Amino acid sequence: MPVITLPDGSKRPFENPVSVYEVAASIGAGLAKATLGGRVNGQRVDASDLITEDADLVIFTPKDEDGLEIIRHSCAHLLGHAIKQLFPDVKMAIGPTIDNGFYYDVDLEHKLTDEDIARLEERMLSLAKTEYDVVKKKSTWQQAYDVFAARGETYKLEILDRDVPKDATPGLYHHEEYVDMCRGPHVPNMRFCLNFKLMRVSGAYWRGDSNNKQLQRIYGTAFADAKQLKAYLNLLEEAAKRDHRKLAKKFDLFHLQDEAPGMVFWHPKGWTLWQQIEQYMRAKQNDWGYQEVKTPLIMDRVLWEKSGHWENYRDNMFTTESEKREYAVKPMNCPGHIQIFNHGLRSHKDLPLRLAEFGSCHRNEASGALHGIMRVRGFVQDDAHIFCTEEQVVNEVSSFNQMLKSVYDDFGFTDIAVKLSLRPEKYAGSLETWNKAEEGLRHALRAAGLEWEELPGEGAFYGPKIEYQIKDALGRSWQCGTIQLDYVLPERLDAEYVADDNARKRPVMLHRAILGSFERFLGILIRALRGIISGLALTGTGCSG
RNA sequence: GCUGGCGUAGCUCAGUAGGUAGAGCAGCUGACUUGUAAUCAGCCGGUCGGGGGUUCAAUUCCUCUCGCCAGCUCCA
Repeated sequence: MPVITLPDGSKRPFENPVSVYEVAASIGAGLAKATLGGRVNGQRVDASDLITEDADLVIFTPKDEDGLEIIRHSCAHLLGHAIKQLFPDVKMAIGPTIDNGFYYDVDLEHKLTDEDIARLEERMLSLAKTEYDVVKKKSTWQQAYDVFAARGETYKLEILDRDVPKDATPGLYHHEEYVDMCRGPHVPNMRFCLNFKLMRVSGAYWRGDSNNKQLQRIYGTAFADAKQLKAYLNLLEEAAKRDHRKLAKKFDLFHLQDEAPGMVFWHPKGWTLWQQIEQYMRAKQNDWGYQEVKTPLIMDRVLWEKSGHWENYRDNMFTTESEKREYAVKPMNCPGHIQIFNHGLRSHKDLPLRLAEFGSCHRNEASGALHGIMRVRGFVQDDAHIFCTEEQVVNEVSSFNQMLKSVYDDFGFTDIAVKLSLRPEKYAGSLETWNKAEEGLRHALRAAGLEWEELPGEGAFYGPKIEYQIKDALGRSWQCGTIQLDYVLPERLDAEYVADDNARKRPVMLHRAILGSFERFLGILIRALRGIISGLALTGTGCSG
C-alpha cells in the first residue's frame, strides 16, 4: 500500500503497487500524456515501472532536463531501430546521450555516406511518426544473453559478459522488432522522438581503446520540440562564424601552411595582440613574485633520459643531431628550469623560488590531433616552476589559484571547469609519492574553496595536475591553466637545497601555467574580439573584450 | 596515428559525362564624388595541393603522397 510523496510535499496513497504513469494519471490526463519517466527515491525509472513501497516521486516530462535526456537516449534506440532495417547485418555497440544529443557506435562493413545518413534520418522519422509504444521487459542475465546471441549482437554480449553482473536484471527495450538493452529510462511512446537530426558520422574505437576495432559513430541531436531544435541549429551556425580560424583570416592575424603543420605564422596584427598579452602576463608575474628566465630550445638527449622524458615522452619529441650528439627540441621547460635551480647552492631561504619563462615548446602531436591554433606542434607557454618545501605547497597552490582567477577575470573568462588529473598508467616515481602529491593537490583545492572533478589516469607522467578548462566559440573545452605537483623531476635531476638544519633536502616542484599556451589562449580569446580587433583596442591591463 | 570527407585565382565558391577553367569580392588603372559593408568601366590574377600512371589528350579516371576539416586516440 504505497504512499507517494510528490515534490510539493503532497501525499497520495494507493491500494496496490502503481506505475509512475498511473500516479501521473491520478493527477491529471495532461500530465499522464506528457509523462516520460520519473525519479523514485532518487532513482531514475521508466513510466511503466511499478512503485511498491512508500516513495518520493518526481515525474519527468519533456520540459525537464531529465525528460529531455530520456528523449535523446530513446532517439539513439530509434537510430538502432532504423539502421537495423536498412542494414540488417549491422552490429550495435553503445548508444549513450551526450551534451545536446546522442550517438550510436555501430559495426558495419559498409561505410556510411551522407546519403545513407539522410536515408537513416528519414527512416527514423517515419518510424517515430507511427507512434509505436516502447515495451520494457526486465529480464534475467541469461535471457538477455540469449536474445542478443540470437540476434548476433556480439558487442551486447561482450557488455553482458564484462560489465553486467550475472544476478542483474537488465532492461530490454522492445521497439517493435528491434531490441536494445539499457538501464533506461526510455520514452513510453515514440511520439516523443520526432525532433532530432543526424549530424555526422565518424570513427570511434570500441571501448575508447585505439587497439580495438574502429566502429562508425553516428552523432545526432534531439530536442523536446521543433522550435528548440531549430534554435540549437541556429546557435551552431552562429558559433561557426566565431570560429577562431575564420576570424583569424578575416582580421589577418596569422596563418598556417602545409610546410609547417601545426606551427603558426603570426602576422603583424596577431603578433601585436600576442605582445599585449605577453606584456600583461610579464607584469602580472612580476607582481606575484616570479623571476623571468630563458632556457635553450634544444638540449642533449642525455638530459632528457635523466629527466624521464626520453622514456615517457619520446613519441612526442622532435630530435636533431650534430657532430654525433643527439639532441631533442624541448617539449617542456621544466628540465631547463631545474638546471638554473641547480646552478649554485640553494638555501631554504631562497624558497619558494619562482622561475617563469615564456617557453617555446615543440611537441610532435599526432597529425589528426592538430586543430587550428588550439592544438599545434609549436607553441609558447606562460610557464613557471615553483621550487618550494613540502610545507609551502598548499600556500603556493592557493596563491596560484588567486593569481589565475585575477587573470581570467581580467580577460572576462568566468566559466572555468576545474579538473584534477590523477596518476596515469605510465608514470615515473613511486606510488607513495604519487599518493602524497594527489592528496596535496586535493588539500590545496579544498583550501581554495574550489569544486573539481577527478580524472583518473589523466595526470602527467611526473605528477598529478589541476587543470583549468575554458570553452571556445564552438563550445569545445580546452585546458588552459594548470598546476602540477611534482616530486619526481627534482629527484631525477638532483635538485636540492640546504635546509635550516644544514641538511641537503629535495625541493618540491610545482609546474604551472595560466594561459597554458599563447596560441590556445588567443584562439579562445579571439571569439570575443570580433568587431574590435581591427582597431586592436586593447589596453595594457585590460584586453577585456 | 585511425575512420570518413575535402584540397580550383588573395577570399568565398561554381565547373568540366576527359579536350589545358569561370563568378562575386579583393587588388591595380581611370572616371564619378553620392555620409558610413560594396558607383561605373577596364585590367591583373590560377601549371585546378604535389608525384606517378592510364589516355592522342587529365583539373576531371587510377594510384601514392602532403595538408586541411569532423570525430576517435592523445594533449597546453
